[in-house]
Amino acid sequence: MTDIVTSSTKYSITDLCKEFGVTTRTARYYEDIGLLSPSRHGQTRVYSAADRTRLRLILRGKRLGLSLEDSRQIINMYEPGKTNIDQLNSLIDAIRQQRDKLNQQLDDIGNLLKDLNKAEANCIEALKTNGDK
Amino acid sequence: MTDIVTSSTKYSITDLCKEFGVTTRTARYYEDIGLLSPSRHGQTRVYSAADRTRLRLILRGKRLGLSLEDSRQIINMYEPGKTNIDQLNSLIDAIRQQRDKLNQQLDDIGNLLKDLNKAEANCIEALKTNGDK
DNA sequence: TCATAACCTTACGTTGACGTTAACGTAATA
DNA sequence: TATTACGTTAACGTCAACGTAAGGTTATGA
Repeated sequence: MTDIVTSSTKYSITDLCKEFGVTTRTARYYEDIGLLSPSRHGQTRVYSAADRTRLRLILRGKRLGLSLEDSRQIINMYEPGKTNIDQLNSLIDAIRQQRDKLNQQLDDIGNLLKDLNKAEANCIEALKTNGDK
Repeated sequence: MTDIVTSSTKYSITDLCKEFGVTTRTARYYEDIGLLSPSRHGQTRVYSAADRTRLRLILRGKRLGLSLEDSRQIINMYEPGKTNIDQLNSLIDAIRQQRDKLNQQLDDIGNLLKDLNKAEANCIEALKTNGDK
């Protein structure tokens, strides 16, 4: 894409998707449900650095097992736009809930890693015991 | 359940499910796809301590965003039953892949926690600035 | 100029992980 | 004895998160 006028790092849909290893269908779907809103040059989508960041956050969420709605919430936490006091308080609640969940995950991961270490040790042991067969 | 003969901690389906906060439908579904295989007393399912453990592992997996198939794999890692050397090696590979994924998750969680801290700080700041409205 | 690549929209299909309903059996209890 | 509680199978429904055509437009390099 020869970029003539405004070159503040724009991405085509395929470039962006290749970078993150997702299909264009995925990017369009995220747009459908309002998770991304790239600008347009005519009909074709033009993704900004901010769009790229949002996608990165969404995919990070997916790696953690979050739903797209979860990710939407979390992303919205970054810009407390409408500064109503009640909303701020419930936002803080939501943030703390997320943090609790993440701490639970940390715990789970620790345990699962332990289990995997044991399993691996068992395997290696079994390999030693099998010069035969 | 009056347990007469063999009392090595058995569970009814509702007891087990209540303990873990899932529906009976879930337990039956896990059986359908071969993730659980409780014994039977007549027609009714009887869950052992081992079944309970498997369920616990499955749910831990879910908290980490694993699919049921992922959990199946991981659980199978705990008993390298058929001790073929090739199988053992590919099992070790799988274990290491899982570990890589978990380390990625650790990283992601760390970053997300940082983000949440910032977001919370912003909120609290915004609350201070709003004695008005 | 012309084919091919890259973009688009629309819309139906699929998969995983259950929810839900129907229709029924069994066992204790008032 | 009748109701209540708990168990069963079978089968259709649902929701999220895309996959997968089909058919059409635009951009670009040979």
